[in-house]
Amino acid sequence: MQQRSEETRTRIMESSVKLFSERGFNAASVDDICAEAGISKGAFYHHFESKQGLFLALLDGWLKAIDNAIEASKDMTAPETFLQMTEAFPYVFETAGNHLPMFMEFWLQASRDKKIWQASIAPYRRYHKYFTSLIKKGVDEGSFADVEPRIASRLIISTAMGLLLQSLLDPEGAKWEKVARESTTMLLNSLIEK
Amino acid sequence: MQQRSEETRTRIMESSVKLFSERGFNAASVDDICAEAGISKGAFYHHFESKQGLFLALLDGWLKAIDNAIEASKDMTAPETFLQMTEAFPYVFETAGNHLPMFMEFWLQASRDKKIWQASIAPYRRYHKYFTSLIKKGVDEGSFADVEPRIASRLIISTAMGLLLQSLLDPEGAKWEKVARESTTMLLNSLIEK
DNA sequence: AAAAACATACCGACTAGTCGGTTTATTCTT
DNA sequence: AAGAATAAACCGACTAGTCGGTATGTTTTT
Repeated sequence: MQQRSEETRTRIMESSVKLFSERGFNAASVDDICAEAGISKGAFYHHFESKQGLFLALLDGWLKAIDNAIEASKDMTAPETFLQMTEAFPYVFETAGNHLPMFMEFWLQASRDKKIWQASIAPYRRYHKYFTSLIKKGVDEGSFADVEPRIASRLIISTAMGLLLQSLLDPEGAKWEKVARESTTMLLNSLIEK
Repeated sequence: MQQRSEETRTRIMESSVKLFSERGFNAASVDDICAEAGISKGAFYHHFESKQGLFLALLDGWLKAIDNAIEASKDMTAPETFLQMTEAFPYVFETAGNHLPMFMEFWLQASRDKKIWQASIAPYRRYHKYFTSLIKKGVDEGSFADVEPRIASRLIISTAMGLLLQSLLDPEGAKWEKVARESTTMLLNSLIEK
């Protein structure tokens, strides 16, 4: 049966997500991950060729999840899509918030490691394109003011990233959900045609 | 003579900034830093109690530089201050850009290490307060629309951080200076009273 | 029985930090 | 001013431990 094999693989991935989030990519050792997963090092290296390979596998899963979410919002109008995103904030701040340190470490690796960079830059550019076309759609629909879509796209991504980052550094410093919601409102106000 | 002592200390700090930026805090070993600075390990630990202590010393210097910049813009009006910031973009993207990976790693350390967190959270909150009062001043002056200063402050900081981050991940992906300038314009447009 | 899945023991490279001792500069004594 | 005493700065071999990864042996599945 390959039931067990799959379960082992899953447990390695789940344990690594937990430990990467808690301690970071470097600080979470392979031994730690194995212990957390309750498996041996042999099993680990049977399923993944390296620690970095494991991370790349994790990344792949997250990207697919995002792609699915994007796919699901394909038929909405531009403002509807943004509104839906706003509603996802609580979930994002809870879930992504915990994983953010891991993403940041990954980000750093990406800026220095060719292999990881290539694995992350392509989807990043894809998302930028997606936002750009979303805004362009909004402009064409007449629901958005005549802004430069590529710039506005960067601005929106920046805001999201920056808010997440601030919430990571100072979780108790503000009601981040509320800040995110109102920031989005401000941003949309500057976007929406009046 | 304490001439030599001071020079040694300076060289350790400069070398560490270089290596922390290039390789990251963890990957840049104390041995590496010593080699780069052309000094011995003994000298290193004579000047700094630990690798983390060195980092804290670096942080201290940066914060003082920022405080000075803030102090220097004390007598300007709110829009003037923002305008001045916009003009500083090329410098920021060039200088801070090189050091950004290091700042990010620092950020990560801060989110996990109590000592570093305490050293960074206070100034961070101070800067947030500064921006908040700056915007409040703008609102009171009548040059800004009636926005919530605390929210707008977070929004502005978010944008700056997010843009810097994106430029780090994808340096060739856009003319970041231009994006930053136009994003600021968009942001200010949503801020300025019409 | 063959192959896949897993466990255990091990390796070499590397790390932050220490410590006994040396060099260099300053102060005190004569 | 010369030399002795002291202090600060510095050196680099060394410790004790960690890490990613591998080699080899055992169990489970097909």
